[in-house]
Amino acid sequence: MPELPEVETIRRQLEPRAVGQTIVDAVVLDPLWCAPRPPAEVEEALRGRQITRLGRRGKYLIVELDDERFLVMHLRMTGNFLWVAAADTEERRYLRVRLWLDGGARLEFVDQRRFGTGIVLDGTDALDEYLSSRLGPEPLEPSFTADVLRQTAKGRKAPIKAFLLNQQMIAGVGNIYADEALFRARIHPLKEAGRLKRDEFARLRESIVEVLNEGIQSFGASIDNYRDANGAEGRMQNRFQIHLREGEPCPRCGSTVRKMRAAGRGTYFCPRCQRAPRPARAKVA
DNA sequence: CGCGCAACCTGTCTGC
DNA sequence: TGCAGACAGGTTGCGC
Repeated sequence: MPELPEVETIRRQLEPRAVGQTIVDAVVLDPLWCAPRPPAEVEEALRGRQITRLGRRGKYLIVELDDERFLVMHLRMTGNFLWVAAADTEERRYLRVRLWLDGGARLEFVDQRRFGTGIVLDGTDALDEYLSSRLGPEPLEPSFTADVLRQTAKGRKAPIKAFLLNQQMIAGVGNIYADEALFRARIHPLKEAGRLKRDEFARLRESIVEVLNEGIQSFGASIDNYRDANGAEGRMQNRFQIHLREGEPCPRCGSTVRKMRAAGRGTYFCPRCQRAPRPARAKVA
């Protein structure tokens, strides 16, 4: 669930409070979180370190430490990363990792499905290598232009929906925002990525930037598990135009919104606004 | 190399 | 009510 807007929301909320704090103790309760590295190794790397910066790349949250190391986390499907005040003694179910801070508060990684991960990387070279091997351009950077999108998609046969979900093509877009962006750009999810027209790439770039920014402004989308760093729900789910709206009228043309499977994921679209890639054509006699 | 799909893990919902 | 099966927002590895 957590896509770029959700991770950015958490980063922005934690930054003013966490930067400058020292991790006095770290406890990794679930070895799966940092596998194949043993919890003790990660705990030791974090203990005593000051947090100097909080960053984000795609859906990765990056905690910069004062010894040139980085804790790189991914929330995957159900991960939450919470700021917990000292007075809060609640024992959260699915707690995986706990970072005790010198100010008395703590950071808790909570994750029902246990897909979330954390890895400690040594130095900026290792960090850059880790991220750049996995991620394409940042869609909210000015360098993300329609032409970059077009060049990246050139020759690609995969459906545009699969293309958008591929983090090596564009970083940070997930199933929700892919649906929203394609709807707003009026592009069918199954259209071959390399076959989009210039104006479609232009609309798609605009739509991606628009929905991601809207997501950030709305503190992310809470469908099920997502909560921000304060444990609060986001509001972007109230602004969905197409996602999860099967059977409802399309907000643009009134046609009935449909659900299909694309790139192996539930995909919502308007059959009228997002025309099929190869409309069945009557044979010319 | 590109693409599709199963797998990772846990909980919830649907249909029989 | 019980239960098997499908499905859930992400990423990776494997087979073709």
